[in-house]
Order: sequence, then structure tokens, then C-alpha cells
Amino acid sequence: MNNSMTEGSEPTLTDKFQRGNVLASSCPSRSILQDVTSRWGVLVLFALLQGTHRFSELRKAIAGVSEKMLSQTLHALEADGFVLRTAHPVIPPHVEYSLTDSGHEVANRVEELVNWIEVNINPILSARDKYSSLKSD
Amino acid sequence: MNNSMTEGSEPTLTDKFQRGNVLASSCPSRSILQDVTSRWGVLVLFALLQGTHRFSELRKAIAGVSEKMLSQTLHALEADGFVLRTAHPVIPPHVEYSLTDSGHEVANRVEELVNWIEVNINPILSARDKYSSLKSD
DNA sequence: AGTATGTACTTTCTTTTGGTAAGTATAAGC
DNA sequence: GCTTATACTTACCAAAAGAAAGTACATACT
Repeated sequence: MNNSMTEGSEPTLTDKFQRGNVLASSCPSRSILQDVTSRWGVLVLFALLQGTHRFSELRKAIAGVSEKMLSQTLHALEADGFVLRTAHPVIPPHVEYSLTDSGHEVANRVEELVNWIEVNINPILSARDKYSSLKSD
Repeated sequence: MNNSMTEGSEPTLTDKFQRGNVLASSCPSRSILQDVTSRWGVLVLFALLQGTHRFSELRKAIAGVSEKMLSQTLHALEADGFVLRTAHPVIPPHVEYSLTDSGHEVANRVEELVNWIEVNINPILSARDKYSSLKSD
């Protein structure tokens, strides 16, 4: 695994061997993980892999998001340094969102997960059907 | 990307080129994705990568999870065919949870995401600090 | 006989989060 | 001076999550 971040301070060896910490509730990774794996966070990262998008474009691209949730999700991802917000001072407002370098890193991993699920969706769904028919017997 | 599922019916070419569907709200991948990336789903999959666990072991391993949520999460992952539940008919009950083959596939991808975050936690957190100090100015 | 113990849940109730819809700001165009 | 466009925020209600107590049942202890 490669670790490339724009912000300096590379992870130390100690960091690398302090593994499995997410399972401890106090671990700050939990909070980051929740931003990234939140219902809309996943989809925003995935959508931004296609390139820069405006707010309204993201809203259209990600079917079902409310403006409130999209705004909230983008803020969280921006705070974590995964998303870059560029506001052009015009009226009506024009704001663009794109992935930072670290955002690209997480988004790539999210994409792998999403892709695997999309490719294997059929067997998974039939597993679901089989399960629910067993349970209803 | 390799696709190996225990259940037959490999994904067709059509499946593979029907990409970006998660962004459509009706796509069933959304539902699977939510099970996998749910707050506790991620941690359960991650924990089960270490091997088979009993219910009470998982509860202890995953700090902060309530029994209700653990039970709910395990059911969802079992229904999707990611987790295998083995109940030994004894009293007091003895139930073991493990990953299926497809569970391993998703869990591996979840692990990559989790590991990346854990390794890069420091720069991310300092990005957060910088962001919040900018916002409070 | 009655009580405690251990395990894997389920149920009830409260709190937090998410969704829906309407409101806000502001300049340009009709 | 009324509408339009864009990126939000706010207020309100529904849904989900969290906390804590309850359930089932055999075995062991008093």
C-alpha cells in the first residue's frame, strides 16, 4: 500500500503498527471512516472521481440526495481534506467541488468496493432472496 | 479486479459495463452498499477478517456497539450472504459468525479503506484542525 | 424449592439523525 | 418590480440508532 498525502508529516512506523484501532471506540479513525462511509459520503466520493462538479450537478448525479444532506456531506469531506471547494464570487453563486490528492486515495478505495458490489450484484441479490425465503418458511 | 463468488452465475459482460449505477437511487447496489458501509457493518466485516467470532466476542471487540445494533447488522450481512451464522443447539446458546467467500471479498476491500485511513490518520486530523481554525476565524 | 448464572437475543423507550419543504441572499433580465 | 438562477440554511416531522431492561432455558449453587 502506498501512502501519498499532500499535507506533509508522513505516517510514522508507530502509526503503521498501531493497527486495528478502529475497533476501539475512542479511535479518531472511526469518525473519519463514518464521514467516508456515510450514506452520501460514499456516493459523493464516487461521483467526484469523474471530475470536478458543481453543487447542482452533484445533486442531479446522485439521485435521491437532499440539498441539506449534500451540503452537510460535502462540508464533512471538505473538513477532512478529501474535497476541495472552490467558490467563484459571482451571482448567482458558482461553486465547484473536486477531490484533493488524499481524497483521490480514499475515493479509489471506495470505488473498488463499489465496483465489486456492482459487478457481483446478481449473486448477492439471489443470496438475499434465498435467505428471505428460508426465513419465511 | 477478480470476481469470485461461491454462488454460481458469474456476472455477465452486460453487468460489467452497466457501471455507475449506484448513483441511480433505484439501483439495488445502494442497499447492499449501505449494509456494508453502515456504521457497524464496516467494523463487523473488519473484525471477522481476524477469524470466526461468537456474538459476545464481537460485542467486546467492537467497542461501543449495542447488542441490538450488532444483532441487526449481523442479520443484514447474513442476508446478503457475507456472513455465515452457525448456531450450536446448546444452552446457554453458542453462536459463531464467520465470513463467507463473498464476505471475504468485500471485507478485504473494506480493510484496504480502513487501513489507508488508519495509516494516514495524522495528516487527516491536522487537515481537520486547520479547517476548523479557518472557519472559526 | 428457589435463586443465580451465562448467552444470544428482543423489546421498549428516549435521543439523535435524516428527509421534506420552504426560506434566504443577490444581481441580471424582462 | 417581479421572475430566474444558484447554493445554501432553517424549521419541522419521520425514521433510525442508542440505552436499558426483559426473555428463554438449562445447569449449578444454597
